[in-house]
Amino acid sequence: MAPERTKATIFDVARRAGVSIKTVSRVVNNEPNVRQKTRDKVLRSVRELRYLPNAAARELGGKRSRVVGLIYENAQEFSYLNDLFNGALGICEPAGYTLLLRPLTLPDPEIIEHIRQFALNARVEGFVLPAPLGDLPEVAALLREMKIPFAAITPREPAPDEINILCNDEAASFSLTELLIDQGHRAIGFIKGHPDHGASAKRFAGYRQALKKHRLPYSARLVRQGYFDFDSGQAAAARLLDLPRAPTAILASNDDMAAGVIFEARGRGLNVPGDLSIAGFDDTRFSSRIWPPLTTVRQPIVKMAETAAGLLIDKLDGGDTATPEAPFECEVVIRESTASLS
Amino acid sequence: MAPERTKATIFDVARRAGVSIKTVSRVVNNEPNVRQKTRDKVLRSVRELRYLPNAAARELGGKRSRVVGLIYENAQEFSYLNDLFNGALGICEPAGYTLLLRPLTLPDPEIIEHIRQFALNARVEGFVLPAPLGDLPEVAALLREMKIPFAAITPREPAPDEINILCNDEAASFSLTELLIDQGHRAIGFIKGHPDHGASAKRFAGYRQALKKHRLPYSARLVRQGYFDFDSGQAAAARLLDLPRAPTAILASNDDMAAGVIFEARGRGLNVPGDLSIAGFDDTRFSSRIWPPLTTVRQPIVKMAETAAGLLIDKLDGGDTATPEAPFECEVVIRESTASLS
DNA sequence: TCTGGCATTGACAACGCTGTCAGCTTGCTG
DNA sequence: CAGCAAGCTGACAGCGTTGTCAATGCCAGA
Repeated sequence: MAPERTKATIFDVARRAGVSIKTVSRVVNNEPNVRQKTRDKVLRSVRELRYLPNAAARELGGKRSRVVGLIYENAQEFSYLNDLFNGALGICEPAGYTLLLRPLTLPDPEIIEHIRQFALNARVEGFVLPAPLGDLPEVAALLREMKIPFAAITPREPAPDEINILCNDEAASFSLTELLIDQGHRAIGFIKGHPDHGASAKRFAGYRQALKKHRLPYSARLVRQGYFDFDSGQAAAARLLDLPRAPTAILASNDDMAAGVIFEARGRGLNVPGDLSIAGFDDTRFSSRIWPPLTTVRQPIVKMAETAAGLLIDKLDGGDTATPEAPFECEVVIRESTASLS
Repeated sequence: MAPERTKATIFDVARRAGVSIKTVSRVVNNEPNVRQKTRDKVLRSVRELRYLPNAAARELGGKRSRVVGLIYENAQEFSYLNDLFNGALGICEPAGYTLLLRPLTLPDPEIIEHIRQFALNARVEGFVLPAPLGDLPEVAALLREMKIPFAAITPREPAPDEINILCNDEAASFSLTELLIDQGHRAIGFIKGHPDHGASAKRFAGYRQALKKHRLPYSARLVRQGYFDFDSGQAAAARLLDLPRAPTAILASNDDMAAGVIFEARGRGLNVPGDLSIAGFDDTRFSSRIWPPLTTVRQPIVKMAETAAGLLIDKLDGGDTATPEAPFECEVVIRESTASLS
């Protein structure tokens, strides 16, 4: 059958089914109080006419835009963003929601105004806030003021009354450190992540716990501050490798920094992992494509994004209060950048 | 001033300015036939009330959704997508348009249906089609049937009557090959890109032209088919390096494949660029972050996306016919993966 | 001064849905 | 079998714009 020239409206469906438009509306919106027989009649009519509710009219009449916004830091790792978007989109689309992206360049002194404009312009009903946006108190305050619910992904501390998607970074960091210890490493360098990210502190905590469990001394010498970018990783590695008793393994709080460490090591003619074991976090696209492939930790980002979007939509659809989710499990991915101390 | 509790409507603006709502509508939409004095009065009122037209009502009344769709292949390089999106968004947002993303997993036997659904659901008025989507005849046919204009970015062959954004891949490939020749290389391997991408043929053509100009023999032995992904690059490199008289330089049609070549070379204990020079295309995020940093070609993707979105919006706004744009210039970025033959 | 014609403005009906509320059916209960 | 509550359905008024078309203002030329 050729596609209809003019799109069917709710009136066409109603006429064909022999009911009122209001009944069609009820069926389409899955509202109660429609007899099963009537419902079936309407649904058949909907199918036959390929009826698609007009979103603009829906919004105008009903005050609901069905738009979910995803604001993110523009500097984020692309593969992370991609997973985030794909996960959220996979939930939003079938649910009849539109997912709108809005990059933000941090730090941004006008962040509040930017988000407010975006929310107003796009009539956003709910936000997905990946780290580090879920950690900015002014953002949370704005959204609360505008009465827009949000789902924060890996915030430093869960916002009360909002949806929080967590993952056990700490445990993963613990396992990764333990792996290096098991391989015989004793001097293990650590490069911290950006202090604005909630994950940074957790990853560092896992490292310290592992040392403690194995009764290895903690040394501040072996810990450097990084900022999640390649350059800061490289710089931190340079300082660690300049140390009199340099570490035989370096744990970077993300893959970008780990790549910087590899870069620095190679520049010094060091053999990885022969002379230096290196591990990262996040399992980004290129962590398996550099030489040597990187041992790292994979977060189930797609699933986390799906859950975030799903719970948010439940909330917007007036569902029950958000279930406190158990934290998601990270997975240690062992590749060739780490090896036993020979 | 505290933000208004209830949003101002066109009526509020009209009352305050002492005109009819229709006049406000004219001013807001920049229509002609409004006296300058009236226009000023209305604009002042708009500012004072922070009036923002309700998009849903606008669409319902006027049939215009102001939505631009960006469909892309999900497997695309993320940094490419990111540039694409940022460029297009930077134009759409100020122009009052909403930019909607839709990933597609190719090959997709139901691609037509997917795009149709997306266009219908999201009420897309115009599409931005990055490669290789602009090359699929069925997609172009569908959009023409639905009377949705589009802007194709680097299509194999420009679609007549549509907007086409081109860049001179061929010239860039020529320069890159010439660079290697100047460095003394005589046996230069080439790894072709995915045959579905228009750019692949152009990059190959540039390679051949450079050989010709410098009177170097073309040898099919030195050319392998790749598919733009890391693995195919690695596989092609393996075959080239197994050759009796192996090339001293390899040109891969994109960076992912070039990364595969580096990976393979390292695996064989070859020194890059000492034993083998390697170059790629696209200047992706990690091309400067692997060891050694990759010599490559950078496309001005952000600008290309801006131009695509800009011309598309002009067309949607009923502007004059699309100007045939001069192709954008690519830039050769010389890094450390290539060196003179010693 | 009058008239035609164009520039400017406004009244009002769509647009396609949802919310409200009233009315009609059922199925029970007493 | 009346009476009543709960279940079901429909009529109709918005929602905030734009499109249409008629009305008015204004100016040049007769």
